[in-house]
Amino acid sequence: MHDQHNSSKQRSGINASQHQAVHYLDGPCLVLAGAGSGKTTVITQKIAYLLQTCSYPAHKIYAITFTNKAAREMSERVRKIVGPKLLRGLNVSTFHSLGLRFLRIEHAKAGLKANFSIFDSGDSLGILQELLATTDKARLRAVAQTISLWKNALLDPDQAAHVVKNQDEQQIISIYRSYQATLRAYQAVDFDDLIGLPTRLLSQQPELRQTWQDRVHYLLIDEYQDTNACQYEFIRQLVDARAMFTAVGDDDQAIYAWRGASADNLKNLAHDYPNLKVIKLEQNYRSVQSILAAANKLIKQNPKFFEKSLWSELGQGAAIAVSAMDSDLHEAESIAIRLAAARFEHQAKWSDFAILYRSNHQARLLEQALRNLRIPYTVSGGQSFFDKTEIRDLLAWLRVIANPADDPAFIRAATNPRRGIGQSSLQALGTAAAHCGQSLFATAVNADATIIAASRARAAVHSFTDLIEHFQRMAGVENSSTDLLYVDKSNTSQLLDELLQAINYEQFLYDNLDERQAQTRWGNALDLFAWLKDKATEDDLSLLELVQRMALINMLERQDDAEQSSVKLSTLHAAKGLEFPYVYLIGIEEGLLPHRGNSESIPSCEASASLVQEQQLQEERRLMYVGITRAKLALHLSWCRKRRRAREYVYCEPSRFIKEMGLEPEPQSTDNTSQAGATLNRLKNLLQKN
DNA sequence: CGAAGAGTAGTTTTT
DNA sequence: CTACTCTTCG
Repeated sequence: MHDQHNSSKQRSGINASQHQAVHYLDGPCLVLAGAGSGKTTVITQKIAYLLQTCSYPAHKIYAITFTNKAAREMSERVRKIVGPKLLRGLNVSTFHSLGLRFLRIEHAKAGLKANFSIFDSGDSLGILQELLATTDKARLRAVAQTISLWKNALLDPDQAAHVVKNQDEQQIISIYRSYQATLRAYQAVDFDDLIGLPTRLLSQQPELRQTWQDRVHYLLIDEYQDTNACQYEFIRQLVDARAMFTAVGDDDQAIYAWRGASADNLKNLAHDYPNLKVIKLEQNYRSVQSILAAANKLIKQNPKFFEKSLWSELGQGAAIAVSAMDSDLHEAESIAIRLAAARFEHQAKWSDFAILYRSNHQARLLEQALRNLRIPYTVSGGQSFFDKTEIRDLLAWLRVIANPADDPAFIRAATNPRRGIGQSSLQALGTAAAHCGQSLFATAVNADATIIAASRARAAVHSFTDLIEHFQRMAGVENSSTDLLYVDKSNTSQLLDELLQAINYEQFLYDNLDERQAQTRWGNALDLFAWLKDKATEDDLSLLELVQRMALINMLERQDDAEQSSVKLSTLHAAKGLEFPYVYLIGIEEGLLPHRGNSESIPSCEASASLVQEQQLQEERRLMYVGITRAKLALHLSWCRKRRRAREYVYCEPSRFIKEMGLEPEPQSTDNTSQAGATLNRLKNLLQKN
């Protein structure tokens, strides 16, 4: 109906199924897109189609991705098709940023002031540490995860109380309650609330739902298999009965069950929308057949709801190489050398190569080995920019200026850099604040000798609050008990400069750390502030908007220039959606790649425990599948006979996945390897001379 | 209050 | 091995 006058305009690179997915607008649409089958093409082409041919206004189209990077790439690709004019106003964002935008508009309905803070996982852990009165990190993380899973299942503490399985969870319920109360007292939300609160509001308030449904005329969702119950409901509330949406996903690439995602949402979609149109994309445009065949064999071991078989026209390709290594150290060195040799042999770029692994700490040895050979690399995944101490320190200052009720930010800012405020002062403030139900900041401003006896400490506290108040005035904060008003957006940039001066952070770093560390940290700090100032002037943002946005943005985005010519090191999770001509998949061992979780099986139900184990194994298999399907031309697998764990060597066995792919864990002939070893050594010498 | 030192525990994946 | 914590001393 829509496409009759447009077929001539179609670009040649789109196949029949893709064409169908792009043009289907008669109702809800689910695209089951196998790895490398061009799912991003479908989404971007569909947005372009809506804009160009169907004359949808850009601001009524919403596209949701899981990462900021994916969002940026998507709008970039759309821009290339339709140009900047039609793109203006298009909403491409992550679930979390969309939730944030929602809350910035509807904060009052959620019982929040405009200046609410966003807590990252570190802040949440800190609160739990207080509530549980323990420093046991494993315990804290377990509790945090349990609460997070409840939130992602849209269960408030009362509802969660109905589903608790044991006494331990019973205790966590009460922690959950206090945790929520604490967040509210701090005027803060955590990552989960960013989606949970909007979803609750939408389902409880019909007129609000109407308002938002009028805004969202067409919705597109990427990586649909990774949505959790809460996100599913959020989408449902936004699209309602009109159901104009396209979801794109692949159940074989569902790798986020551990954070509440459920590929069942693919099935649920068919149930909730009986007129759902399901379109499969089965032609793979990425990998040669040797790689695809192995991937298909592996994933066939998993039960599936939607049968799907990938094929490609890209030729057989080289056989997949499997290497057994003596140790993890040997593996890292060997991979680095092989990689350098392969680059030489194929006259390829460094950026054509990726080394993928299950867990972050595996990157350490690799980095060392690559550095030794002067091979440029970038690490993705791993520690996020915002987990770095220096960044958290500085953001704490901005947070406490924007939201004085943010106690964790207050504590962090007050003690970093050191300024004469220590444990005992904070303790005194804490008890006083708890006593009269005020924030630490409010208590500190009014602190007299009855609260803090030592006059030196009291002076330190007041000089700190004076400083904060100075910047609050500068930011245009009208500090009253009602909503804070942020009038002044013009001098955000100046404020940032002055702040950095006033707290003397550079000095602090060089005083406390060795030269090298201080240098990198100060570099990070400058990067952060340069970025902040950029954003502030470019988008005309107030300090508040800036701070809230920061919590969600990953700074590693703007490293494109460095990535142009470097080998990519990445966890399997972070590699999803990427592709490389040459891929090294390392550490393919029992216990590491099918990762053995510390299965704290509850003795009461053995049957369900083994069911859980089976599901975990299937997820690991999908993870392996994701890794394999990143490779276009060649794939190299390796595993280690022994691996250093803590301070002892642990003996390892090759992963069952290798056999499931129809490959031999041990290389066939030994003389072959020793010969290769000699060649590699020569190459190594050559490389080190360069 | 905070710096320097000794000791100890730790390893899944992330918005 | 290292990153972080707790202790002790100035």
